[in-house]
Amino acid sequence: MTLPKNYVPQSFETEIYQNWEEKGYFTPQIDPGKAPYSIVIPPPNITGQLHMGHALNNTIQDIIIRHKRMQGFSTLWLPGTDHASIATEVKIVEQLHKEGLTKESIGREEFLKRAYAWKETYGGRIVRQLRRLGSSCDWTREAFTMDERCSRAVREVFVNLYKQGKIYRGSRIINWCPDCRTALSDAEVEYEARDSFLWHIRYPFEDGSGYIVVATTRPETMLGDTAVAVNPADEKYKSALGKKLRLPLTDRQIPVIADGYVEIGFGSGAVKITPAHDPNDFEVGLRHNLPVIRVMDDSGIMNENAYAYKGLDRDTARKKIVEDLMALGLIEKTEPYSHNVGECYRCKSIVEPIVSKQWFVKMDELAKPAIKAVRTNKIVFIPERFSKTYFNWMENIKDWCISRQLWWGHRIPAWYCGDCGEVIVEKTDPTVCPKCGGKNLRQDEDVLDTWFSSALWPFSTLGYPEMTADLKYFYPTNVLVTAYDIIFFWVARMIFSGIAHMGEIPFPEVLIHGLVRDSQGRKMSKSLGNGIDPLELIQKYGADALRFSLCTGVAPGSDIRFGEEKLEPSRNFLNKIWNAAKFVLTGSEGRKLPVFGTFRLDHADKWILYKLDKTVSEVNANIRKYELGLASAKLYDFVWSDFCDWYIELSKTALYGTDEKRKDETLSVLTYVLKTILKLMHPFTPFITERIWQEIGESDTIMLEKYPAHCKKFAYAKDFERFENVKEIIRSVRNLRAETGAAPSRKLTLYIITADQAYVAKSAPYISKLANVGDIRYISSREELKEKVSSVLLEHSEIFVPLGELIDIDKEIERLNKDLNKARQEVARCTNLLGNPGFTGKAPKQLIEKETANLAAGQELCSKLEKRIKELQG
RNA sequence: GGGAGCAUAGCUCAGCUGGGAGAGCGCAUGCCUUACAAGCAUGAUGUCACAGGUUCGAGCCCUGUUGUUCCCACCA
Repeated sequence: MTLPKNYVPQSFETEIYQNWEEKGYFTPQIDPGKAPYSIVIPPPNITGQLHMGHALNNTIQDIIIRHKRMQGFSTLWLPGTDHASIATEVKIVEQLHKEGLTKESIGREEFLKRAYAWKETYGGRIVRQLRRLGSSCDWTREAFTMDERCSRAVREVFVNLYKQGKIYRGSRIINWCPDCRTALSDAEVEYEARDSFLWHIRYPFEDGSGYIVVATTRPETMLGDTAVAVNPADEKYKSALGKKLRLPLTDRQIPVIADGYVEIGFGSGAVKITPAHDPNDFEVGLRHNLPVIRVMDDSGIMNENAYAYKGLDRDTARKKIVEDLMALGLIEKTEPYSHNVGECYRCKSIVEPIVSKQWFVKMDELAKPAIKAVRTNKIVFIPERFSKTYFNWMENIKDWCISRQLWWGHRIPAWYCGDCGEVIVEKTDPTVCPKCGGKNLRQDEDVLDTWFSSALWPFSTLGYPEMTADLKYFYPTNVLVTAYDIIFFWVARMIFSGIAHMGEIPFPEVLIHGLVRDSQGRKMSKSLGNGIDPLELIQKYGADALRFSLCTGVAPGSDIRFGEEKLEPSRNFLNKIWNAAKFVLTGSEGRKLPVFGTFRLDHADKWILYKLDKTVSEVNANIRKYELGLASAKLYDFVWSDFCDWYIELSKTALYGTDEKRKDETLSVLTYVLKTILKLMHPFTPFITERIWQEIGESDTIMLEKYPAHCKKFAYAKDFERFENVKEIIRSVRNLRAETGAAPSRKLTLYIITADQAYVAKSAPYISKLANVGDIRYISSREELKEKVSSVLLEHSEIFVPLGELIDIDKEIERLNKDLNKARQEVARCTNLLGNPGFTGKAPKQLIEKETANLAAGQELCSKLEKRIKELQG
């Protein structure tokens, strides 16, 4: 029954986790008599490796879950992974590419086989890494967005929405990634500023009467122009309206049309309209019934509508077109221009807006109740300001493009009848066309946006559409924990999905945390190479140290800068706990300790117990408000400063003494405080607390112990204050020693004047031990001392130390003068404050009393100090 | 163009409903004191970005300014 000499987390963390999992501690019982508490994990991509963002996200969730579990809730933290349609497909395609193969060459079936194999190989990686971090997930309920459970939910939701007319198929302008060769939703496009040019091109009138200048950043799209638009009120172009233009480089003629979308006075006042390749132009085209001409294929290669440029890729086409226009004298000017270009969030290639037939979710009706839920505080964001981000998006939401031209994902459950053209969307796969009876059915080739399935995560994982026991008991979940970068992708969509399909919000709280940045504040990224691997840190410092570092100094919603140097203080702290535990255990070895609470407590005991109780109540409050940074800071302070630096040192007076009964009692208090600390710390640092618990605890695991709650038992506020004065005496003797250069080993004699003499006298052993004082004498006035002394005046007492040859009068005066200055400042401050009628008239009574007392104490201190200084000078 | 965050010790950041400026790291000095040198003790360090305002009282509330980071929109 003892701990190894050194804290080596690597030697026990893995084993402890395995034991927890094997014993089933993470798996909750569905107990109607107990309150449920549930969180669904933001499912990491199967392509992913644990990065610092995951580490932060899951540390926070684990702290919350462990805290709730210890509070007695039936607690479910449901884990799982996301199939990550695009990301995974990109990886598989890369893999094929290396073998000289393509998707098409091996076919859909073979491709999916490979994808599943890939999932088997790599999908488990991140899940193992989550375990290594200590995440207390219920792995028996682990889900995968493409497993049977989730797929059933996807099918159910798709069909229901389709039947309600909320899913439709149509040709719209969508964002197209020519490299991934798929449509993307608006949320999947990232904009980045790029330097380019604005080309001003002359479009000649067909009748030879001059030209109109249009400006564009994408000259290659001009081949698909089907009009030039001007503002109807623009005098400059009044006469041009209705006339035809010759579209350069083509044999086509296009009309000049009037549309309010064009702003008078901006640029040339005329805009080329390319309905097939620009969202705004598409709208204009619809209003004016313009033809839609696509000039680019799915890979970004100019197509048969591109005249001489057919077969060129879009960049080459652009260059060539500009050259040719230049040669024709049709370029009026070329100006440098910086503008935002849309990029694919996965592969970073430039996204091309093109017209394409896709599936969409109609958003207006779905968004309304989702907005209301947050407006009426049924769902709250923490911190609150993120609800603004949410509203901003939800209130301007456009229909959601959900089809992807990929193979890895949920295949769209729509069939087309080859005979009559009927579209069939049902919950079971059709074999014949319900309209014409034909058997010539073909399923849609496309799959759904990954986020379509993640949107259902809070209920698909619990068994929806069946009303399973899990779903009944654990839905809605209690809190969603995520970084702010996926509020649009995920949080918003879960909210409207939960309301639409479950009839109930998926969670009442959304706890938003920031991103983990590097020590210079940059985003961690592969290309910068500034990422820190959490697993390396765990390897080096232990999972507990990583977890503790992640939550110290984090406030909800704000980014944290993180560097390896943050691990050391945490590791040192845990080492501190380790050693404190060793101290308590070694002391208790072979003893039978009295049950805590059955004996009279000493001054120091009451002091630490009061402080402990205060810490317990504050830590609970902080966790409840998700202020994990504050909670961990308080624990750090209490454990290190109060428990280790003071109480353990104080306890040595008894432990190294001869009173065996008192020794046992002290050890009983030590043990009690240590156990409480372990429980308090457990959600933050589960491994070390469990390891020590195995030596000191009476149960199998600390995980299921009751989390300490504030109690009225330790109402020792008065005792606490009195003992603080004793600490003050100890501190001032140490200070005196340091300042006068008295050797640490030299035992001093101490004279004390104090109003609380009985109490201080009973505390004398503590003073002797901690300040290395030999003899303590109590006097009532300075005059009783004949020798030369150094003195320190405290608020409630005055101490004197005869230092013999060490006393340097000048230094002594200087020191006292310093104190006097401070005291005078304090007196001045109080006098000022209390002399202000505004203050005395309006400030709370308590504060006035406090300041009055301060003033009196300050004045007394001043006069005493003045007297001392005079003595020394005289 | 719209919105949000941040600005406090040399560095990284706390600072709850306004009431005597804090921590960690670093620094200085002295200590291997039988839990811990991954440690102990003692100490130094701040125009709380700037300018106004509200208040008896502002790091905290309000207005403006500057710097900085981010999100959304994307008018050619």
